[in-house]
Amino acid sequence: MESLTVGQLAKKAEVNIETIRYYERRGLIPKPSRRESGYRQYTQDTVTRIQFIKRAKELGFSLREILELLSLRLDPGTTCGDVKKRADIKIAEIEEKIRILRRMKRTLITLTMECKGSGPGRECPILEALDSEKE
Amino acid sequence: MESLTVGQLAKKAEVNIETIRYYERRGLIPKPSRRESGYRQYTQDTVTRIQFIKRAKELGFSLREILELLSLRLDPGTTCGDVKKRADIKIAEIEEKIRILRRMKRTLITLTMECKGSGPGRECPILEALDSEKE
DNA sequence: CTTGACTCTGTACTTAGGTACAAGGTTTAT
DNA sequence: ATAAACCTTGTACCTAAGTACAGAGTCAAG
Repeated sequence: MESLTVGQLAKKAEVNIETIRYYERRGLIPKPSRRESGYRQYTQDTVTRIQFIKRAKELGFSLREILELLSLRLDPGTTCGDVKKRADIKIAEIEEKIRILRRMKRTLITLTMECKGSGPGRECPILEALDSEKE
Repeated sequence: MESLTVGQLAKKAEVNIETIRYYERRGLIPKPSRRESGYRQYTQDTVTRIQFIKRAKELGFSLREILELLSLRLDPGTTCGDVKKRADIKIAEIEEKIRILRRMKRTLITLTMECKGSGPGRECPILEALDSEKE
């Protein structure tokens, strides 16, 4: 398998070149070997690694958390249960976010139902509620 | 009613002093009158205004959007319906966020169910899924 | 009348996750 | 052999919503 330049890697993994160098600085991808000229040389592994990062991001993990997942994997003392624990925490966090959003939505719906949609803006029950609603 | 210094306003409205000056820069609160010394002089109105901002923030509006709401209110051509429209857009945005979070949660739950919680981290189905899961 | 608490402006820093140069060196295709 | 396209480093910039000074001026209590 041929090695990849940073540009080829970027294209394959569908990320920006600068993002790759940023991930390298953050320690999310290993420092690659270099050619004589200093050009970075990547293997296919790094494509996989970047895909890992992208998927974990989609699941709501921050780069910091992804770094933790990656180091969990390297640590031979890590069990599958350690990973599961992170996932469970993340699920709970997601649930909390959903709860907050639902509360926001309920309030907004209540407000819009009170609003007849006509009449001057100054008397809009939505704006009035924002002014004076307690608790 | 006595006028308030910026510090007293901060205490009453329960925000940081710097936040007040920041809101002033952003045009979210009107520029207050000043004493001879240059000290800002606020009225009770500004407490109300800051509470408006805080509540709107809780409902998921950004400061930029709050600024729009506030200027809607000032514009005599604005109808209640204009405000309702913003609220409806925000409701739709919240619903979209909830959908994304639910999708994330479902995927995570599926993964954790496959994970027996024992065994080495390297063979964890969660990590494997992040490596190789397609689409 | 001094001391401590407050306020002023302006600027820089923060977090997160990047993106965008500039100035120079390398590779590749013609 | 030369031009286009690529790569290097380092630094600065971006959004959002603030927070944290520094250095100077002001106010209130004792």
